[in-house]
Amino acid sequence: MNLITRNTDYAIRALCYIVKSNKDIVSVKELVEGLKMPRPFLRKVLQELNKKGILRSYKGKNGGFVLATRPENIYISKLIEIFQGPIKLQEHTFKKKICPEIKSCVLKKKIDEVENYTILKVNSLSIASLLKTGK
Amino acid sequence: MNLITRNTDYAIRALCYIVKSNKDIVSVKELVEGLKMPRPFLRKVLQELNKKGILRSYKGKNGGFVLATRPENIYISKLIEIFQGPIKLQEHTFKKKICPEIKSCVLKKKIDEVENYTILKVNSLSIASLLKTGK
DNA sequence: TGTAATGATACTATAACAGTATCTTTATGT
DNA sequence: ACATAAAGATACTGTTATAGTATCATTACA
Ligand code: FES
Ligand code: FES
Repeated sequence: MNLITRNTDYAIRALCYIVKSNKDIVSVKELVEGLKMPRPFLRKVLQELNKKGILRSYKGKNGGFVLATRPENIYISKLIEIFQGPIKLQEHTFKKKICPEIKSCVLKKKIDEVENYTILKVNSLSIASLLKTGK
Repeated sequence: MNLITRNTDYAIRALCYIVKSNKDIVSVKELVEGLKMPRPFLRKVLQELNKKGILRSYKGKNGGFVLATRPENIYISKLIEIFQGPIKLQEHTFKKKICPEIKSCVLKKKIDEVENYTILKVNSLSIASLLKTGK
């Protein structure tokens, strides 16, 4: 099981790269060279970040991407939500009720606790905080 | 994302059923009727539990399954391990190192914390403890 | 107006998960 | 003995999420 899928991971690393680069604008070309990712996949990821207002894109020659949100305000939780949807660790709440006593079920409660803990953790992490300790 | 997959879930509920039934031996037929699960899938699950020493099976007419381990000693963590392998929430440790600074990476550390918390939770739950509060 | 960039979108590949189908083996009741 | 009802073993199929590719349209600069 993977808490963070490939596209979210690429997003995180691309954003970190853009911040660290200290450039006015960063193109996909540069990102691919710097981060060794498959170009078309990364492009899709960046386009999504643009749509969601995390990045701002510029088309045409010398185009590329610029941060549209300050690194302190880009939370990992937000990125996960964009690429993977809301964090949830169990399905049986809305799928067919496979558990006989869904309200009192201890197992469900425990998993809810894990879920809350997970959300807490990813909420406490921003792109900025990743870079701070990374250097 | 699902912390507990269908086969693990079926295993949990089948084991609970067997304990609650208070019978000498329980057949797949009865389990299917009581729990409304697809018979061939449940059979596969039970066979696995037999192989792993959680259940003991009896072949032939009037055959079926019996608990081979006391409910207090059947941990959810064990069942997860049997059907889903060891609990891990990130892959990038052994897959190609996509993170530039894997040792100092804050993200990895946080996910490790979530992982440990998760393991703690499922280690604290046994079939017996599920039934205690379930009644 | 050519070119180098992104936007949009449809397609393909892979793997994990979920479930089925079929045949073999074993024990039991008659 | 033997029909029958159980589990064992194993191979196959369907479905979904993830990962990645391919193509064409649009835009802006020089
Ligand atoms: S709510 Fe699903 S097992 Fe209890
Ligand atoms: S170790 Fe994978 S993102 Fe840091």
